[in-house]
Amino acid sequence: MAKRHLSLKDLATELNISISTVSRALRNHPDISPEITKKVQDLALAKNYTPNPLAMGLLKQETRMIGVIVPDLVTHFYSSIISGIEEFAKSRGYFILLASSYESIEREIESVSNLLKARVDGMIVCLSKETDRFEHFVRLIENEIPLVFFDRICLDDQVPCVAIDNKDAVEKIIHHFHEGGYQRIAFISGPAHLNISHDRVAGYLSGLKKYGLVFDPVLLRPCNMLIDEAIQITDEWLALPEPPDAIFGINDMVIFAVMQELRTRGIKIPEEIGVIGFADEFHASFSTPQLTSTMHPTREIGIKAAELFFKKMDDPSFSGTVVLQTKLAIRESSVRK
Amino acid sequence: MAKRHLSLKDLATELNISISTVSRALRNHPDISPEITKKVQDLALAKNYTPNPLAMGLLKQETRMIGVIVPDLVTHFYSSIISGIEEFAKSRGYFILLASSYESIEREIESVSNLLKARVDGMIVCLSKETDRFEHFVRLIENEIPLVFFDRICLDDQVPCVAIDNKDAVEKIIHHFHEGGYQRIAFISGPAHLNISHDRVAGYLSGLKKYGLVFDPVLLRPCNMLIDEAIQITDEWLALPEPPDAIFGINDMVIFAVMQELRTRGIKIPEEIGVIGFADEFHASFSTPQLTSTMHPTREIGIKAAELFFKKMDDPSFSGTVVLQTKLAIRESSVRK
DNA sequence: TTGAAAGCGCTAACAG
DNA sequence: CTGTTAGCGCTTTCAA
Repeated sequence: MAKRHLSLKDLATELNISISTVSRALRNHPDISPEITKKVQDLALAKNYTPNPLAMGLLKQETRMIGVIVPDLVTHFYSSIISGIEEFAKSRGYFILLASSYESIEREIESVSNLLKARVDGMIVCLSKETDRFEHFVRLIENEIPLVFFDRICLDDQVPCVAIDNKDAVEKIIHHFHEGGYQRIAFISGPAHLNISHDRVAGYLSGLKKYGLVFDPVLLRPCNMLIDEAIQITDEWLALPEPPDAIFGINDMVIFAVMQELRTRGIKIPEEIGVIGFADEFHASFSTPQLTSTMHPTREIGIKAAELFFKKMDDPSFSGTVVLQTKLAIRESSVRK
Repeated sequence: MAKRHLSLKDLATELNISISTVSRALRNHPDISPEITKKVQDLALAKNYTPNPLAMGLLKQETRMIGVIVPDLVTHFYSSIISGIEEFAKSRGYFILLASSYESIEREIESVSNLLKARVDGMIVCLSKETDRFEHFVRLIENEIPLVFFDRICLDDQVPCVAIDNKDAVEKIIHHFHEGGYQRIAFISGPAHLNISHDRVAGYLSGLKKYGLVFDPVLLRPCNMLIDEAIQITDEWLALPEPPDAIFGINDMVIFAVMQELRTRGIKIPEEIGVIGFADEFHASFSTPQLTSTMHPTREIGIKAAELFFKKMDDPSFSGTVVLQTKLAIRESSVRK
């Protein structure tokens, strides 16, 4: 903080009045005479006074900081959501304290603890891919610390959540593949304990059924969202007597790995195998072929999460999941000419 | 902050000793008897006591928070650097307060002001593309608030900076193009007032000279880093009697736009026109053709910036620019078969 | 209409 | 070795 910032005391001394008068004048307290009020406010403005949030925080028992935990900072999906959260939070005079779990439950637990030490007023969290137990969050709930989950969610009976309509998103994918004449649609899913995995698997099953396609268990594979795994799975599928003619994956990482592998093997997309991802605009448009993908309303997710956070602050009993719709952006990778 | 966190007073009351004894015991003050020290520490551990940073901050006049301002949150380049800063800061018990300038000088100024209001201990900043005056930073310097710039830098005689070797990076590009037999190398640069622009232009000129290539002013164009502009410039170049046979750009945005435009027109990369970007691993490897590009040591930039920040905290007179080297990752887009 | 005093949680100088 | 007190910057009774 360096050179001491201006304090109420400084203003009071300069004007030869008491600190409490200055305090009141600054907040337009009706008790204070108009002249003094003006004098104080003018000086404060001229000297560029801003209240010390530490002092306020100590007094009010709040920091006006929201802890945000994401699996990583570098994926566009998360940074875009963060951007949305930040925007909304700023409009309410709150700051964001950012932490990354690096997809590890240990570091997620550590982050919760760190943010607690920093005395954030609450947290907005997307679970790490490893997170399959929730005591660290239950503790927050017990202590009535406002909490909101987005995308990868849990405990949604007590915690406000923002999720996309995962089932519907996958049904849209199946529908689109089906319309294009693809028959054997393969799905690289995520860790089984994540809601995004099982909701999408549900959509996969219901989608196949809906469009009269056969479910072949071989074509549904969970994975830990690693590039090597995705390549491995692709290889195994291609070695099948009846390989898939369409593949979609749980995120862009996975699906770009699939595309690269197909390309290495000289397999034509979308002629031989159609491909669809859960990716973002930027990545999807610059790949070749351009990738058909489920577009997340990322900024909206962030804004909504922040909105729910403030609702939860106002009403501790508030919970419930807001479901946002996705859009399937159809590009080259799934459309045979 | 919800349900009041545990305070020293709570511990003191429970143990029937004074607050200051508890305070001292917790910090292993030699004056305190081993028994009491142990008793206090055990209780603190059991009850999960953590000191209130607001109280500490008020007392010590520090928040242990570093304000970080970047042009945007969603570009991999910045989020990766942020990740590096965060890691180093965390290891020293500091938090990051993130702000985005959205490439606007107005919002940059606003962010500086907001972070100041939040009483950050200092700032680490990458200038917005519009920033061509620096009073808002000069004010920080005058108030002895530690400041570090990275990538897009200024005031480097007073402020520690981290930059890449821009001139060398471009010379490497020219060298590589030259080796591949490319003759008319075009460069889409950035706003003239940014160091990254003029340093790279310097490298462009010296590189051409070094490898005996002719400098044609038509082939050097500044731009405001917008997609449409890049496309426009590409179009104009292609309409030239002697169009370029190689193009490189100031960032990935720009160069992907160029690639898309060339592709739309059916121009073959790298056969007809070679292309090189300043991009990141992820984007560059998944484009088709895979993009040759200058790799920034992003994480290292972040870590180094944080390191310099703490140096500056210790020594207010410290300044000087750390220059990091880049690597040209040669991929398909610049290598004729 | 204004000022004095207490207290948010903590440390440090000063007493005992 | 331990306790009391003052003070970081602020708001809020309570007095005047």
